[in-house]
Amino acid sequence: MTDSKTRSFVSARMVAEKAGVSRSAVSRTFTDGASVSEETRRRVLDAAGALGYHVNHLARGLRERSNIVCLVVADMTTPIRAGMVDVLTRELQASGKITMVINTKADTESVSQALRQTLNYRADATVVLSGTPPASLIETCLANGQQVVLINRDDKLVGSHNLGVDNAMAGREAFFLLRRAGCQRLGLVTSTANTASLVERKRVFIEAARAEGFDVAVFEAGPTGYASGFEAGRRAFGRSNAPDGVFCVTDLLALGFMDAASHEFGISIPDDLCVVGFDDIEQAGWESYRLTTFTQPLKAMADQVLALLHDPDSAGSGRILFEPIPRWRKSVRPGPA
Amino acid sequence: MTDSKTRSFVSARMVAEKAGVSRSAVSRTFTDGASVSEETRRRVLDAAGALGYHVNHLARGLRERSNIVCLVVADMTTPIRAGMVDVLTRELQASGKITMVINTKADTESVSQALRQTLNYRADATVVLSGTPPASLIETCLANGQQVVLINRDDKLVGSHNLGVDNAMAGREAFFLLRRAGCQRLGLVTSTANTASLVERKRVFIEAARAEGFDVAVFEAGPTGYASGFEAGRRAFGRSNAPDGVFCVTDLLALGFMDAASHEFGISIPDDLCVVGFDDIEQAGWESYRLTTFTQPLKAMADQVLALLHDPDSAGSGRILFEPIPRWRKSVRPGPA
DNA sequence: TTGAAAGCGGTACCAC
DNA sequence: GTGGTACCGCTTTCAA
Repeated sequence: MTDSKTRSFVSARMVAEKAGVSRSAVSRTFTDGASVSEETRRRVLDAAGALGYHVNHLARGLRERSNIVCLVVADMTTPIRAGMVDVLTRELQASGKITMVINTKADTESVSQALRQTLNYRADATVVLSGTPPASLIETCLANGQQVVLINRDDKLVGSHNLGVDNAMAGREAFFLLRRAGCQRLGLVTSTANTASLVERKRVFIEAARAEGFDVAVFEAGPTGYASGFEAGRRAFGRSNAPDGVFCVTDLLALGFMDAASHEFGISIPDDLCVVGFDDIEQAGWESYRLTTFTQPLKAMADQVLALLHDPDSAGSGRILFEPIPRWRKSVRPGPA
Repeated sequence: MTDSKTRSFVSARMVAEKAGVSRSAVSRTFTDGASVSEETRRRVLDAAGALGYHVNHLARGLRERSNIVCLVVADMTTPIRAGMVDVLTRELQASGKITMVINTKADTESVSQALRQTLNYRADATVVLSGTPPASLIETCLANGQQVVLINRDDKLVGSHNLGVDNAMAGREAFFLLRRAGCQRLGLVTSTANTASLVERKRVFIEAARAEGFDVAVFEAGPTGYASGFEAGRRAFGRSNAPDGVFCVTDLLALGFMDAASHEFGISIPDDLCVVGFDDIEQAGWESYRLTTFTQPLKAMADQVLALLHDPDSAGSGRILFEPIPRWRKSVRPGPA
């Protein structure tokens, strides 16, 4: 319907002109709770429709909050990350915010750059899913009145909101499951990316095992992912004294490990090998794996983020911990072989 | 270092005051190619650093282009979608743009709302990965000087840039592979979501088969995904005259179908059943599947999007087609059984 | 090189 | 209920 190539965004002034009213009237028409007569409103709406007018949220954000929330994330294709980004964007969207995604590497420099972008765009809040920003930058964000939410990150940063999953619980429970299954030679599969979460799961699992006199063989074959799990499996079974029960600190590692075990070595799961994962990504439920794992309560975490954004003081200081939900499937025996 | 709770973003005016210069000087310091003396520049930079100043891109976007690009996407957790969002955000980021992700359902109403958001935030461009926006809205975006890029969408929309993968080629090649493997009872697995891409792959595959006198059994068990593929497998093998060669229009469908075939019916792939997928998601390469499929050249497509944003006229009108790359693995026999 | 001033597109406050 | 006006933070003339 729009006739010519306008080449540029239509503004309230143009609408006002076309409708024969003032710019104020146009503005009022588009802000709830303003007083406009039915007649004026209709004329404005007509003109706006004809011109294809849309309120400029950038300009609006100049005075008040921008309603922009930044998500800083690395390794977006990882199912668990994709899942987090998915819930968060959906919930933010639903509560009237718009999401900027900054896809970055996890190193400090990249994350710092991302945080600075966040500041440039006057985001109301920044949610960090990957990497660990330097404390000084978080400080700057805070000083600028921006909220910072760290998810599953190191918990030593002050001022920021900090949510995470109870990794210790998972480590302990994983050991319990393997022990109940009668596993004797325990293994732990992790990656060379020593993030706080991964380290914690590993530490607690090993401690729990030691406490009951079990030794744990550790396999670290590369970055977090299927390939590293597969390689770990090759290492584990390509030698004597192979494990018969392993806790993989991530589902992706677990899936790779299982594939190496069954396809390369013909090991049968859970008869000859029990495997516990963590994350409960969609693939863990696939028929070829049926992995027993722990679900990260993504929805609950996203809800908490939203609550925090809505009322920053709603949670006290300190880390907000979420219980991972044990997801029993078929990769662990219910009792000794 | 910032002492008190500023509660609000620091502006150029504050920096100017602290540095004892004009606001103009501050602005110039942060725009390349402006003329500032070394001395002034240093003082501004010092003040800015101390205050934690960051240029407000929202305000900047008021005069010139916003540098914002919107990605409209549904089903973000799907590996292929996550992959697309991943490349696009990374490349956009690298070329100095910032990405807004609008995670929406694929129905027209939701997509329309997303496009309106896009307009509200004065995005320079909108990239649509899911759903099909109404032509009138695209028209509005265009009239507002915004570029619209549709990826793997219906190609009947005018004005917008349109990129997609050559679905016909995949359908034809899939038939060729199955035929060469000596398959006699062909099947096609698709979903109930009849998107243009899926329909095209199906149509061409069936036509190619018919042309050589083969009938094709079609299985549609639900939305695009693993579960529907699995269910399709149950239907295919829970009856007489089961297929011995199938083209699944999506890897996720293929993986589900394969799992049903092997775990529920003990069918061996590729000896008793050959399977061809499409997308080449990471999981297709996993040891449990080793699926022969077609790779979507995501990187090349993203590059093209970037080129388009940089110079809208670089491509003529009409759809830009990308060749899917055949990815030979183990789910199809090289010759008759 | 520098500062003053105008304008980008809104919203809020002011009289009328 | 309405229009005029000031201001949000920035970039960009324009003089000096």
